[in-house]
Amino acid sequence: MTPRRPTGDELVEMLAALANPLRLRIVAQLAVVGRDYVSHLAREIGISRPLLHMHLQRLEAAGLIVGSLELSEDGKAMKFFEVADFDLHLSAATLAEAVATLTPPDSDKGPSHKERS
Amino acid sequence: MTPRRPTGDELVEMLAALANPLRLRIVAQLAVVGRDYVSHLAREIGISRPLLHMHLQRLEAAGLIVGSLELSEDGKAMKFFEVADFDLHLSAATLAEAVATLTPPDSDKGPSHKERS
DNA sequence: TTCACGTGTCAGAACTTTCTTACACATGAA
DNA sequence: TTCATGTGTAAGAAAGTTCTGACACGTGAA
Repeated sequence: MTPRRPTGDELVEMLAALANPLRLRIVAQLAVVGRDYVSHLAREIGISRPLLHMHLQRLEAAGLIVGSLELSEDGKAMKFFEVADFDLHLSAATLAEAVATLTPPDSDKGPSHKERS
Repeated sequence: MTPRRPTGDELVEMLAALANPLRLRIVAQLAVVGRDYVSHLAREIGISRPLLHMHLQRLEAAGLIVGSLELSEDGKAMKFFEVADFDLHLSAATLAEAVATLTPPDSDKGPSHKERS
Protein backbone atom coordinates (compact mmCIF):
# COMPACT_ATOMS: atom_id res chain seq x y z
CA MET A 1 0.00 0.00 0.00
CA THR A 2 1.01 3.56 -0.57
CA PRO A 3 2.18 5.51 2.44
CA ARG A 4 -0.03 8.19 3.93
CA ARG A 5 0.04 11.70 2.63
CA PRO A 6 2.81 13.79 4.17
CA THR A 7 2.22 16.90 6.24
CA GLY A 8 3.23 20.25 4.81
CA ASP A 9 6.49 20.19 6.70
CA GLU A 10 7.26 16.66 5.62
CA LEU A 11 6.46 17.58 2.04
CA VAL A 12 8.88 20.49 2.15
CA GLU A 13 11.57 18.17 3.47
CA MET A 14 10.92 15.63 0.72
CA LEU A 15 10.94 18.28 -1.99
CA ALA A 16 14.15 19.78 -0.63
CA ALA A 17 15.72 16.34 -0.61
CA LEU A 18 14.75 15.76 -4.24
CA ALA A 19 15.64 19.24 -5.43
CA ASN A 20 19.25 18.33 -6.14
CA PRO A 21 20.65 16.61 -9.22
CA LEU A 22 23.01 14.41 -7.25
CA ARG A 23 20.33 13.18 -4.89
CA LEU A 24 18.02 12.61 -7.81
CA ARG A 25 20.71 10.42 -9.34
CA ILE A 26 21.11 8.52 -6.12
CA VAL A 27 17.41 7.75 -5.92
CA ALA A 28 17.34 6.80 -9.60
CA GLN A 29 20.33 4.51 -9.21
CA LEU A 30 18.76 2.77 -6.22
CA ALA A 31 15.49 2.51 -8.09
CA VAL A 32 17.27 0.72 -10.93
CA VAL A 33 19.62 -1.58 -9.06
CA GLY A 34 17.30 -2.26 -6.15
CA ARG A 35 19.79 -1.84 -3.36
CA ASP A 36 23.43 -1.02 -2.86
CA TYR A 37 25.93 -0.25 -0.11
CA VAL A 38 27.55 3.11 0.45
CA SER A 39 31.09 2.60 -0.81
CA HIS A 40 29.99 0.83 -3.96
CA LEU A 41 27.30 3.39 -4.69
CA ALA A 42 29.84 6.18 -4.29
CA ARG A 43 32.09 4.53 -6.89
CA GLU A 44 29.13 3.91 -9.15
CA ILE A 45 27.97 7.50 -9.10
CA GLY A 46 31.46 8.94 -9.04
CA ILE A 47 31.48 11.01 -5.86
CA SER A 48 33.36 10.83 -2.58
CA ARG A 49 32.06 8.63 0.17
CA PRO A 50 31.63 11.39 2.78
CA LEU A 51 29.65 13.39 0.26
CA LEU A 52 27.42 10.46 -0.58
CA HIS A 53 27.00 9.78 3.12
CA MET A 54 25.65 13.30 3.59
CA HIS A 55 23.20 13.00 0.73
CA LEU A 56 21.99 9.59 1.86
CA GLN A 57 21.33 11.02 5.29
CA ARG A 58 19.22 13.78 3.80
CA LEU A 59 17.25 11.36 1.66
CA GLU A 60 16.71 8.97 4.53
CA ALA A 61 15.61 11.78 6.84
CA ALA A 62 13.01 12.71 4.26
CA GLY A 63 11.78 9.12 4.16
CA LEU A 64 12.68 8.62 0.51
CA ILE A 65 15.17 5.83 1.05
CA VAL A 66 15.75 3.35 3.85
CA GLY A 67 19.04 1.96 5.03
CA SER A 68 20.01 -1.12 7.00
CA LEU A 69 23.34 -2.05 8.43
CA GLU A 70 24.24 -5.64 7.62
CA LEU A 71 27.18 -7.95 8.06
CA SER A 72 28.76 -9.43 4.95
CA GLU A 73 30.05 -13.00 4.92
CA ASP A 74 33.59 -11.86 5.56
CA GLY A 75 32.50 -9.93 8.62
CA LYS A 76 32.43 -6.42 7.25
CA ALA A 77 29.72 -4.03 8.33
CA MET A 78 27.92 -2.80 5.24
CA LYS A 79 25.15 -0.27 5.03
CA PHE A 80 22.62 -1.05 2.34
CA PHE A 81 20.10 1.42 1.02
CA GLU A 82 17.00 1.04 -1.10
CA VAL A 83 14.23 3.38 -2.18
CA ALA A 84 11.20 3.75 0.03
CA ASP A 85 7.73 3.40 -1.42
CA PHE A 86 6.70 6.95 -2.16
CA ASP A 87 4.31 8.49 -4.63
CA LEU A 88 3.79 12.23 -4.55
CA HIS A 89 1.26 14.11 -6.58
CA LEU A 90 2.01 17.80 -6.99
CA SER A 91 -0.55 20.23 -8.33
CA ALA A 92 -1.83 23.60 -7.20
CA ALA A 93 -4.71 21.86 -5.42
CA THR A 94 -2.64 19.28 -3.53
CA LEU A 95 -0.12 21.94 -2.54
CA ALA A 96 -2.88 24.12 -1.16
CA GLU A 97 -3.96 21.16 0.95
CA ALA A 98 -0.45 20.53 2.22
CA VAL A 99 0.00 24.17 3.19
CA ALA A 100 -2.85 23.76 5.66
CA THR A 101 -0.64 21.46 7.74
CA LEU A 102 2.43 23.64 7.56
CA THR A 103 4.02 24.89 10.77
CA PRO A 104 2.90 28.51 11.19
CA PRO A 105 5.38 31.22 10.21
CA ASP A 106 7.82 32.05 12.94
CA SER A 107 6.07 34.44 15.33
CA ASP A 108 8.21 34.34 18.44
CA LYS A 109 7.00 37.80 19.31
CA GLY A 110 3.90 36.24 20.74
CA PRO A 111 3.49 34.63 24.15
CA SER A 112 4.73 31.11 23.94
CA HIS A 113 6.77 28.86 26.14
CA LYS A 114 9.90 29.73 27.94
CA GLU A 115 12.06 30.77 25.05
CA ARG A 116 15.14 31.91 26.82
CA SER A 117 16.16 31.83 30.45
CA MET B 1 -4.36 20.18 -21.44
CA THR B 2 -1.55 19.26 -19.15
CA PRO B 3 1.89 20.64 -19.96
CA ARG B 4 4.58 18.32 -21.23
CA ARG B 5 6.79 16.47 -18.86
CA PRO B 6 9.75 18.54 -17.67
CA THR B 7 13.37 17.60 -18.30
CA GLY B 8 15.50 16.53 -15.38
CA ASP B 9 16.95 20.01 -15.03
CA GLU B 10 13.54 21.63 -15.18
CA LEU B 11 12.25 19.19 -12.61
CA VAL B 12 15.07 20.08 -10.23
CA GLU B 13 14.23 23.75 -10.66
CA MET B 14 10.55 23.14 -9.99
CA LEU B 15 11.28 21.04 -6.92
CA ALA B 16 13.72 23.63 -5.61
CA ALA B 17 11.10 26.31 -6.11
CA LEU B 18 8.51 24.32 -4.17
CA ALA B 19 10.88 23.19 -1.42
CA ASN B 20 10.25 26.26 0.69
CA PRO B 21 7.35 26.89 3.06
CA LEU B 22 6.94 30.51 2.03
CA ARG B 23 6.81 29.72 -1.68
CA LEU B 24 4.42 26.87 -0.98
CA ARG B 25 2.16 29.37 0.77
CA ILE B 26 2.37 31.74 -2.17
CA VAL B 27 1.32 29.04 -4.61
CA ALA B 28 -1.46 27.93 -2.29
CA GLN B 29 -2.73 31.47 -1.88
CA LEU B 30 -2.78 32.04 -5.61
CA ALA B 31 -4.48 28.70 -6.11
CA VAL B 32 -7.24 29.77 -3.73
CA VAL B 33 -7.82 33.38 -4.75
CA GLY B 34 -7.12 32.85 -8.43
CA ARG B 35 -4.91 35.87 -9.04
CA ASP B 36 -3.42 38.73 -7.11
CA TYR B 37 -0.93 41.57 -7.49
CA VAL B 38 2.37 41.79 -5.70
CA SER B 39 1.76 44.42 -3.04
CA HIS B 40 -1.58 42.99 -2.00
CA LEU B 41 -0.23 39.47 -1.92
CA ALA B 42 2.65 40.61 0.28
CA ARG B 43 0.19 42.11 2.77
CA GLU B 44 -1.97 39.02 2.57
CA ILE B 45 0.87 36.65 3.37
CA GLY B 46 2.58 38.99 5.76
CA ILE B 47 6.02 39.44 4.27
CA SER B 48 7.92 42.36 2.76
CA ARG B 49 7.39 43.24 -0.88
CA PRO B 50 11.02 42.81 -1.96
CA LEU B 51 11.07 39.40 -0.35
CA LEU B 52 7.89 38.36 -2.10
CA HIS B 53 9.25 39.73 -5.32
CA MET B 54 12.23 37.42 -5.05
CA HIS B 55 10.09 34.36 -4.34
CA LEU B 56 7.72 35.18 -7.19
CA GLN B 57 10.67 35.40 -9.54
CA ARG B 58 11.85 31.98 -8.47
CA LEU B 59 8.40 30.47 -8.93
CA GLU B 60 7.91 32.10 -12.29
CA ALA B 61 11.34 30.99 -13.51
CA ALA B 62 10.34 27.45 -12.61
CA GLY B 63 7.14 27.80 -14.61
CA LEU B 64 4.87 27.31 -11.61
CA ILE B 65 3.20 30.71 -11.78
CA VAL B 66 2.76 33.28 -14.51
CA GLY B 67 2.73 37.03 -14.14
CA SER B 68 1.38 39.82 -16.28
CA LEU B 69 1.84 43.53 -15.92
CA GLU B 70 -1.44 45.39 -16.24
CA LEU B 71 -2.70 48.91 -15.88
CA SER B 72 -5.39 49.59 -13.30
CA GLU B 73 -8.17 52.07 -13.99
CA ASP B 74 -6.38 54.80 -12.09
CA GLY B 75 -3.28 54.32 -14.22
CA LYS B 76 -1.10 52.34 -11.82
CA ALA B 77 1.07 49.55 -13.17
CA MET B 78 0.15 46.34 -11.35
CA LYS B 79 1.73 42.97 -11.71
CA PHE B 80 -0.73 40.13 -11.39
CA PHE B 81 0.23 36.53 -10.81
CA GLU B 82 -1.67 33.29 -11.07
CA VAL B 83 -0.71 29.64 -10.83
CA ALA B 84 0.36 27.84 -13.97
CA ASP B 85 -1.20 24.53 -14.90
CA PHE B 86 1.21 21.97 -13.53
CA ASP B 87 0.78 18.42 -12.39
CA LEU B 88 3.86 16.52 -11.26
CA HIS B 89 3.95 12.90 -10.37
CA LEU B 90 6.90 11.86 -8.23
CA SER B 91 7.81 8.24 -7.65
CA ALA B 92 11.04 6.29 -7.87
CA ALA B 93 10.16 5.30 -11.42
CA THR B 94 9.33 8.78 -12.73
CA LEU B 95 12.43 10.19 -11.05
CA ALA B 96 14.60 7.58 -12.72
CA GLU B 97 13.14 8.69 -16.03
CA ALA B 98 13.81 12.35 -15.32
CA VAL B 99 17.41 11.64 -14.37
CA ALA B 100 18.02 10.42 -17.91
CA THR B 101 17.53 13.97 -19.16
CA LEU B 102 19.67 15.57 -16.51
CA THR B 103 22.68 17.65 -17.52
CA PRO B 104 25.72 15.42 -17.02
CA PRO B 105 27.81 16.01 -13.89
CA ASP B 106 30.51 18.60 -14.39
CA SER B 107 33.17 16.84 -16.43
CA ASP B 108 35.35 19.50 -17.95
CA LYS B 109 38.15 16.97 -17.95
CA GLY B 110 38.31 13.44 -19.28
CA PRO B 111 35.42 11.96 -21.24
CA SER B 112 32.93 9.52 -19.84
CA HIS B 113 34.27 6.34 -18.47
CA LYS B 114 32.82 2.88 -18.66
CA GLU B 115 31.61 1.94 -15.26
CA ARG B 116 31.91 -1.50 -13.92
CA SER B 117 30.09 -3.20 -11.12
C1' DT C 1 52.29 -5.60 10.70
C1' DT C 2 50.48 -3.97 6.70
C1' DC C 3 47.09 -3.85 3.21
C1' DA C 4 42.47 -3.57 1.21
C1' DC C 5 38.06 -3.17 2.17
C1' DG C 6 34.01 -1.58 4.93
C1' DT C 7 31.87 1.98 8.45
C1' DG C 8 31.37 6.80 10.42
C1' DT C 9 32.60 11.87 11.67
C1' DC C 10 34.73 16.38 11.80
C1' DA C 11 36.53 21.15 10.26
C1' DG C 12 36.62 24.53 7.08
C1' DA C 13 36.23 26.54 2.42
C1' DA C 14 33.14 27.90 -1.22
C1' DC C 15 28.96 28.78 -2.67
C1' DT C 16 23.84 29.70 -2.55
C1' DT C 17 19.62 31.16 -0.41
C1' DT C 18 16.99 34.05 2.43
C1' DC C 19 15.81 38.36 4.26
C1' DT C 20 16.04 43.50 5.53
C1' DT C 21 16.76 48.10 4.58
C1' DA C 22 17.21 51.57 1.43
C1' DC C 23 16.85 53.49 -2.88
C1' DA C 24 14.72 54.72 -7.58
C1' DC C 25 10.76 55.36 -10.60
C1' DA C 26 5.74 55.84 -11.88
C1' DT C 27 0.57 57.42 -11.16
C1' DG C 28 -3.73 60.06 -9.18
C1' DA C 29 -5.61 62.83 -5.56
C1' DA C 30 -5.50 66.45 -1.81
C1' DT D 1 4.20 69.82 -3.39
C1' DT D 2 3.16 66.02 -0.66
C1' DC D 3 0.94 61.69 0.23
C1' DA D 4 -0.51 57.09 -0.75
C1' DT D 5 -0.51 53.78 -3.97
C1' DG D 6 1.84 50.81 -7.33
C1' DT D 7 6.42 49.01 -9.70
C1' DG D 8 11.46 47.41 -9.53
C1' DT D 9 16.46 46.81 -7.92
C1' DA D 10 20.75 46.79 -5.12
C1' DA D 11 23.84 46.03 -1.06
C1' DG D 12 24.99 43.31 2.66
C1' DA D 13 24.14 40.35 6.74
C1' DA D 14 22.84 35.85 8.25
C1' DA D 15 22.03 31.27 7.61
C1' DG D 16 22.07 27.10 5.08
C1' DT D 17 24.03 23.79 1.59
C1' DT D 18 27.61 21.44 -0.76
C1' DC D 19 32.02 19.50 -1.05
C1' DT D 20 37.03 18.07 0.08
C1' DG D 21 40.42 16.16 2.80
C1' DA D 22 41.64 14.41 6.96
C1' DC D 23 40.79 11.36 10.85
C1' DA D 24 39.22 7.15 13.68
C1' DC D 25 37.35 2.63 13.98
C1' DG D 26 36.23 -2.17 12.42
C1' DT D 27 37.19 -6.80 9.70
C1' DG D 28 39.93 -10.69 7.02
C1' DA D 29 43.92 -11.97 4.42
C1' DA D 30 49.00 -11.85 3.07
